[in-house]
Amino acid sequence: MTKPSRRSRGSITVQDVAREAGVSAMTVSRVVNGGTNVREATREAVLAAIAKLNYSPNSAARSLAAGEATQIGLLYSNPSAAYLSQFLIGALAAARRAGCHLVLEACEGERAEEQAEATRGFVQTHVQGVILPPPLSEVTAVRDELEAAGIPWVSVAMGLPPEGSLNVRIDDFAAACAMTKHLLDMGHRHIGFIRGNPNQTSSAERYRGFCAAIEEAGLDLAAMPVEQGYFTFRSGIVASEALLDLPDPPTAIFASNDDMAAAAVGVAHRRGLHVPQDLSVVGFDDTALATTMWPELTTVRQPIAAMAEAALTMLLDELRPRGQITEPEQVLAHQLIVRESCAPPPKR
Amino acid sequence: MTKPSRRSRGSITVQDVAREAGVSAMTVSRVVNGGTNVREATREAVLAAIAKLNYSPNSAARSLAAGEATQIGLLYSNPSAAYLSQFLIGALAAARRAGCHLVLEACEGERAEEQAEATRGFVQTHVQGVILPPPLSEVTAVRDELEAAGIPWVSVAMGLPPEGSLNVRIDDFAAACAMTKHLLDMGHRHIGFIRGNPNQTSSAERYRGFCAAIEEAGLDLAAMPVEQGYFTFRSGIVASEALLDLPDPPTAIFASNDDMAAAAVGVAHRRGLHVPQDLSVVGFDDTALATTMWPELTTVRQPIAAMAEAALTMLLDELRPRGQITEPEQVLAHQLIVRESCAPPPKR
DNA sequence: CGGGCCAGCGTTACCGCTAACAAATCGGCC
DNA sequence: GGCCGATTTGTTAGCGGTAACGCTGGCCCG
Repeated sequence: MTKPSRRSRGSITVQDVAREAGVSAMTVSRVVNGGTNVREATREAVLAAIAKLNYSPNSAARSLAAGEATQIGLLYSNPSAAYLSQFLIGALAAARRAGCHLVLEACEGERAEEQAEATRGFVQTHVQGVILPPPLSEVTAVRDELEAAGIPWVSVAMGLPPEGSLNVRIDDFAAACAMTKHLLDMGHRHIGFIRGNPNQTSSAERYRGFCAAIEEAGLDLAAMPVEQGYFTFRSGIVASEALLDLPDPPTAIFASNDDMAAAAVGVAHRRGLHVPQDLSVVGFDDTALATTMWPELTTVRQPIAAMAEAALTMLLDELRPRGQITEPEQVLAHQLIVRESCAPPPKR
Repeated sequence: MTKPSRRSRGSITVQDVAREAGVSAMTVSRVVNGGTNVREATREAVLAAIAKLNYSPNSAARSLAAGEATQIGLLYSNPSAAYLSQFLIGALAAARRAGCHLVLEACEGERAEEQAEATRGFVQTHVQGVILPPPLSEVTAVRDELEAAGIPWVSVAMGLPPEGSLNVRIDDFAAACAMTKHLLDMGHRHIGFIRGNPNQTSSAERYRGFCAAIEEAGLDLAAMPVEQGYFTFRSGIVASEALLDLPDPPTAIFASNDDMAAAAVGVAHRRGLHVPQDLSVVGFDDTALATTMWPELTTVRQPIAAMAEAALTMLLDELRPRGQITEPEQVLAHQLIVRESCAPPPKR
């Protein structure tokens, strides 16, 4: 009398699949994973059994048996909420595939000590690797702490990552260059630029891209007014006011992110300038803000979710050496999104 | 010669703690969990050992052994990104504590068939429970599908949930009532209201709250102009234009969410009206948008992350009967956030 | 004073899967 | 045909934790 073990959960296991396919559990495991050294006929039989039983492996058991990393940290400060949600979506998708948990930790403070403190939270909870989205990818307090604890990390969306570090990014330089060319193509010859926060290397890269496009067009870079911003809406207001207060204001403003671009549009409206008829404004990032304003913003889209996925995958490859060596650096494709905030300059 | 098993990961296990505390592994487990039937002295010894060794339980092993639910689905459509990120933060925190995975699935379409399709994705991946943030909490196609598969779900932020269903929410009625009173206290007697999408019961609740406050103040409800909106920025533009086009436009606009309030501010600016001097505008939700606009928005904050945590916890209590019966319904506290978009009405 | 009961703790046997090793199978070549 | 190495498959022993049950000793009741 083989009464079913009272603890059995009734779910389909490798054993069931193995029996169905007429092989051993180990072979099923091999097929499900890499699948090395399994005869084609066998593999097909196993796959058929899997499909028939609608088997899906138990990730808890898998990571327990394989002794794999299961806790990946994600330290976030306050990038725009839109960025974070996209990022989490991508990271969660990858985490689920890999069967690992995402451990979030907020890092609100600006001071190095607070940042180090938040990082130590990870060390104590035995996180095996950490993902650093911007702007934390550039904070040395965080990185030093991880380094000291021997925890590998991957930085996301740095403008210019240091050699040899794990990182995923887009080409900020090329993107800014393309955006500038778009403005030039529309006929703008007098473009104001609002720089991003200097604590992030992407700010410098975006500005470099702007400069390169201007110079390539044979224009005088010195004639282009530049204001310092800090990626916040408020800083965008100040910078835009400064640009529009100039005796000869620009016909277009290129803000280094969407928040500051939105600020520029707001300032223009307050002054009775119509966007884009009187002033063109473009941003960078394509956050949700870009479409919850009026007119909708021409901007550059980063594949945020894909970057998060790539970051997690890269980190796991590092933690679970499976033979294949992945590139320590990945540059994903950006995309120029043309909307309504941008038009040819007004005729004089 | 007890060479350490070559597979040991070197991490601290219950066994280590048990040895340190001079008890058995099972006792450690009991202390770590509920802790029933353990003598106080023993518990303290175990806790001391845990602290000394900095032990943290392996969640993979735990859920494997306990046979607990490990995959919780979260079906999202496109609420504001700000909402989603807060929601995910809360859900992830709870998921980690419980040692379960969050499985995201996007549900973009509006058609019932698409929604059912997305839901079926969950059924196939053996998700044990589902969380439905707004607006999906109200979509019958989704709920029917889950019902059919026998998967429990919890709906979040419905205005008026059906009796007996698992749900977490705030009191939309009371919040809208409080917000309206705030406007009345400032001296407004002519307030325009922009309703939310009728496919969500919270829209009706918010409107009910508005009405209740107006009537309680002894004002004539019929004199308050009301426009239909759909929670989108664009619908807010249309509604605001209509309100401000009235021969006797209101001195304040209460929009049923922040996106529409932002639209109202945008429209006012276009017309040369200053906010809040000429027109007060208030919103609902306190999304990131509320502070990335100018002036910053007076609004109602929902404890989004806390609601997500509560939802997941509730679902797990349902799935892992631990004796204690949790309330199938939880109403969390909202908060009136007063910022700069609101002032006494202009003197005539 | 013996037996039943229960709090408190230990023992055993797994949960579902996979690393490591052992065994079996298959060609290829002398 | 038989031997050898490479490939394919099976077997065993856990990964770290917990459910179920067994054992102990004190307490109460008859």
